[in-house]
Amino acid sequence: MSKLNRPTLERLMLYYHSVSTLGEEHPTSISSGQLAQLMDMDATQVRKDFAAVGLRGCPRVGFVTNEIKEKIRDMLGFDRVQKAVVVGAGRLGGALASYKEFRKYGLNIVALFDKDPTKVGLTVGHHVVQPMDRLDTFIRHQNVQLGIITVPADATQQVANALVAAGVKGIWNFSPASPTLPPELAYRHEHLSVGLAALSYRLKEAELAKPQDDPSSTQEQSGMATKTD
Amino acid sequence: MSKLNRPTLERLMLYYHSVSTLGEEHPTSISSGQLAQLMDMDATQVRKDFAAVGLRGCPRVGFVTNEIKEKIRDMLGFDRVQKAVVVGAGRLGGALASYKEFRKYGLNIVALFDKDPTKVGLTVGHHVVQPMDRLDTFIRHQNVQLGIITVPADATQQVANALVAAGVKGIWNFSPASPTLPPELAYRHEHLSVGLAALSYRLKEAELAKPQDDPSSTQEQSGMATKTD
DNA sequence: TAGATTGTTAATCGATTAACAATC
DNA sequence: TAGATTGTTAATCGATTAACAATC
Repeated sequence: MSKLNRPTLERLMLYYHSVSTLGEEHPTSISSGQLAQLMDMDATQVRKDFAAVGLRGCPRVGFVTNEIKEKIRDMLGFDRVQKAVVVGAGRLGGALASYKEFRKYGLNIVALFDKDPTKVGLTVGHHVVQPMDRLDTFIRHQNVQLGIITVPADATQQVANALVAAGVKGIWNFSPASPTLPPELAYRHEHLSVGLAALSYRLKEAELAKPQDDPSSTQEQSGMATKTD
Repeated sequence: MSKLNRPTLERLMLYYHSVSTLGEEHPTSISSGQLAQLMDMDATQVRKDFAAVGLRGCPRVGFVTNEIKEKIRDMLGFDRVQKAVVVGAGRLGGALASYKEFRKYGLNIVALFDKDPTKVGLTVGHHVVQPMDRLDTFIRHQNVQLGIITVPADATQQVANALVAAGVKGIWNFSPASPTLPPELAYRHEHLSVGLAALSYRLKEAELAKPQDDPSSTQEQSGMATKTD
């Protein structure tokens, strides 16, 4: 049950997701092999990961689905609700602030801030946009743990400073800029454009692979579909 | 200049970003050591990555910044504009459709679709929301390469099917569900909640590490700040 | 019991880091 | 020239996969 590394952590999340959306054919348990097949990965990997978080299976039976969910929920702290504020009431900020999925994982977004006076007072999602000068007091009084940044690049450092000064323990950054932060802070940078780059590269590869420029728009739904992830 | 693996690809994107936002003190060139320090990574890694894409440096000088940018832009295909459509005109769909950053990387979002008749006709970002029954024709006529999915989980498979049938070559999925897809399709699933899980875990760790429950709200801006990423 | 499935050790694979001669 | 920095080979590290005895 030692410290989890990043790949393990990400896979745990995906197991949780897979097991949560399991059909009726797996009412109480699932084998590492079945789960692996479902997620297109190796069965040993599943067993390793489950062992790492202290999940025990039964020979000939597999792992109890409820135990899987419970254990991962516990390891990843989904039950301990984290309060968060979003800074930046643009489209992305609004999208995150009203994204219901996060609730399942213990993230409770309690407020939305913006420095633009024309946005302050507007209701975005279920939140009334608040001015930046309320940020510090709000975070302290409400004991907010996490700051989510969705402002443009040039305001990122300033917002990060304000969040850290107010005492957040973690920052989730959706801006393209990388602020300087104290090292002990939990930090995650969501680089949307990095994902795009990987896709672009694969699209380019695919295009170069077949340079026969066929102008017919014949639709050929070629073969086997596979479950993604 | 062989096939690039995922870590390399992601790092290339980050080099590009770093070099693009370089200050005046690096007018024409930068050494692997300087760049590595800037990004908090190993200098050998930088040289390996640059070698992998065919970038040559000069002893005592380093790498020419314009060459770095040009080469990465070329490798990742930023200059070949990809047309994309967004399906799902919710907040996230709107945010992506109007995210200007993507332009830099060759992504041109040309339309926004939604099945909700009350959304059709509205202007979101610069796009008038179109009904789903126009999707297929639009993609074929405009030769759209990429479909971006921002619909709820239960509509994901259906939307993916429609995109594939219309002939997109890649799918960028922001929905929590994982659709079944033809294996040759370029595919990327952006799991926002996976990132959240990793953050939650680190926050939980940090909290467990110091169980002294100090009620004083003393602000101690402890020590060295470090550049993130 | 027989056989499916676990838990775990060992083998492989790939990616990162160290070392250092080549070079400008 | 001297010395900083490259390019690349070798060593290390860590993660994935294979193998298989233990077990229900």
